[in-house]
Formats: sequence, C-alpha cells, structure tokens
Amino acid sequence: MSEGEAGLRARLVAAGVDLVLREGQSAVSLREIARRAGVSHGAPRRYFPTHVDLLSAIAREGFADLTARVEETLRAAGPDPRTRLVALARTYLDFAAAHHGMFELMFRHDLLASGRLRLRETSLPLFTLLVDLVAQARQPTDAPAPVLAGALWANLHGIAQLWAWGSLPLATGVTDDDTLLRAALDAHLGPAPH
Amino acid sequence: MSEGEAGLRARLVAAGVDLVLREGQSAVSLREIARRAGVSHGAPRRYFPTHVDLLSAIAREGFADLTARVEETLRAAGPDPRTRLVALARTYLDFAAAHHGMFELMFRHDLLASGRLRLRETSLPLFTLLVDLVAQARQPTDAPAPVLAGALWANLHGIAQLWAWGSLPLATGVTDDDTLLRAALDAHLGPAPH
DNA sequence: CACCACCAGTAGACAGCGTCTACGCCCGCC
DNA sequence: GGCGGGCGTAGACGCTGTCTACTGGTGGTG
Repeated sequence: MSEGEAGLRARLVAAGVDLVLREGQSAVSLREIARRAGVSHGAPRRYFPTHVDLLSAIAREGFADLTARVEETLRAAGPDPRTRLVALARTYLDFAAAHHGMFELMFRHDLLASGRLRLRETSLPLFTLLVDLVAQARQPTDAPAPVLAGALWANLHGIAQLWAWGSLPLATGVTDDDTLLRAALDAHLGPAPH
Repeated sequence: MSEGEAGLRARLVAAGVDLVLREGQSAVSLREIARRAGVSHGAPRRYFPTHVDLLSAIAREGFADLTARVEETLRAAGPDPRTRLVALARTYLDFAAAHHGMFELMFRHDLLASGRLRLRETSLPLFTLLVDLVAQARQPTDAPAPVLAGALWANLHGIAQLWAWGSLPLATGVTDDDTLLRAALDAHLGPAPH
C-alpha cells in the first residue's frame, strides 16, 4: 500500500536498469537484483522464469530509453534531414558511451537468441526513424533507403562499439568520435552541403 | 616425452580455442577447459592467474587466425587495391559469421579492460593492413587514410555484428550481407569502378 | 650416493551464481 | 468463518572462479 508498492515485476526491472547503468553488465546477477529490490533470490522467478528473461526486460527498457532520447533530440532539431541525421547519430553514440553497460546488454547475443527481446517492438521503431530520415537525405543515385540506412546504422554501431573498445582511437589517432561520425555520414550521404 | 606433450600452457589455449569455436562463448569456463586438457581445475592457474588471462590468450589466438586468413586472402587477390579491399572485407565478415563465438570473445569488453589482450600486437597489425589498402584506394578529396580506414573498419564491424544479431536482415529486407558490404565500400571509397 | 629444494599439478574448501522444489503466509471470496 | 490460491521465502543442488595446503617426481649439490 505504501508509495514504494509498484509491483515486484516493475521493481525488479527498475533495480536491474539501475544496476546495469551504475555498475555495468557483470553486476546484473539475478540474486543481486533481487537483493536490491528487497526480496529473496527466488522471488523473481514468478515473473521471469529465467535470468535471461529478466535481462531481456531490462534491455527492452534500454531500447525504449534510447528511442525516447532520439525522438526528443529530433524534436529539438531543425527540419533539415541532414541535420536531423547528425542529431540522431550523435544521440546514438552518446548513449553508447554514457551507458556502456546497458548498450552491451542490449546487443547481447544470448538475449537475442532467447527471443525475449522482441526486435520488432524495440529496435525496429528506432531503425524506422533512421530509414525515414535517410529517405529524405539520400541522393537519387544512392542505394535504396533501407539498404543505405542499414549500412549507415552498422557504421554508427561499429563506431560506438569500437570506440568504447578503445582500439579505434588507438589505431586512427583521432581523439573524438565526432570526426568518425562526420566521416561516416559524409561517406554514406555524400559530402555535407554545409 | 610423448607426442601429446606440448606444454600445458599451449594445450589449454588450444582446448579453449577448440571449445569456443565448437560450443560458443558460454562453454569456455575455466574448469571445462581444464577438463578437456585432461588436468585438474587448479592446473591452469600456474600459467593463467585468472580466467580472463586464459580467455585473453584464446582471443589473441583468434586475432592471429583472422590476421592470417586476411593475409592469405590478400595473397590470392590481384593487385587492384579496391579488389583487395573487397577481399579483406569479405574475409572479415566470413570470419565473424563462421566463428561467431570466437568473434564475440575477441571483442569482449572485460577482456579488453584486463589489458591482457595487447591490442598493439593483435588488432593493430590487421588495422595497418586496412590503412595501407585504403591509402591506395582513396580519392585525394577523401578524409585522411587512418580516419577513412577507421570509419570503414567500424562499418565492417557493425555489419558483422548486426548481421549476426539478426536485426539488420530483418530491418533492411536484404538477405545477404554482400549487399551491405558493397554499399559500405561504395560509400567510403566512391562508387566501384567495376 | 644421499639429500634437498623446487616446481608442476592435485585436491579440497569457499563464496557466489542460476535453477528447482517444498513450504508458509495472507488476502479475498463463497 | 473457513478455504483456496497466488506471492514470496528458504533451502538444496550442481556449477563456477579463486585460494591454499599438499604431494610426487626431477635435477643439482654436498
């Protein structure tokens, strides 16, 4: 009845999100989440049959968060498609850098394999946003929008991943990912009009 | 003295490589590796103080393997830089697809953080190969070769990752990664002369 | 030739993990 | 007023990585 009574299911997910943001992927054990939610280690099982089920719910929260941030950014960006694409890309990279544990969790292969991630409801909306923008910004001679958007997304994702990994700054000698972001956008959409 | 006596250190790494290739990342527990190598679970500790030390050694083997495959491919490819780049990229994607467990292990963030991966000796040689080819293939107006190569590598890596992840085919509608590979190369190096 | 020091590998303990199962408690309904 | 059912507890199991005490064999030295 107290204000903290938000339903154990939601509390577990919230505790998990908090944990992965704060301590990283390795901290998100089932038992630690239960501890933080103030219940016994067996309690989560009623709502999440398996550890990966709980992790998937946490990762879905991550996708929702990222999508919300991107939409927020786009709301503030001007009408120019290219500018909007830069904003989207910047948000993606910032998210990956700021919430690296969550970002890792979101793209964990075993979660995907479990099928509980529901790509259609999580990552697809985000991708659709990208496809729309690409469709507006692309040149007539470019590849079809979905292919172009797919290649661009992969580029973004790779930058986020390898940048966090540290070998990209080491190898390229550049010290900020914005250089690579611009290079990627210029490459896929032609040089910036600017 | 028998032929099987290759030194426990090497046998452990070999068993780990075999295991990760065959069963995937989750199978590479310290104790399972020890079991496969025919020693007790405490034995690895003499050569690898920690589990991540052993995993790092396995991952380094993966980088060496990938590098060797790329060099082999390049040896067979013609002199045209663009053709050679396609060959390199294809090898990278094939490796990621065929040895997904190893590929994941190689880019695990906790291994990187342990410092035992030694990027300079493993991934840098590979990247240098790429930079050299890019330097030959790039247009004068393009970004500097290291930046261009970095962006291209990220693109490749992202394709490998997201393709294996499954959302790229789902989202783009394309059914083979070659389409995306070509799109990426065309984007970064200009349309193929063909 | 005897001894000893050393080193590789063994074996057991420990805490933590995910999963499973048997058990109580409490609330709402008949 | 009693009963049923869902929610959470608690303990067990086998597995994990790490730590520590130990043993057996081997090479060098007196």
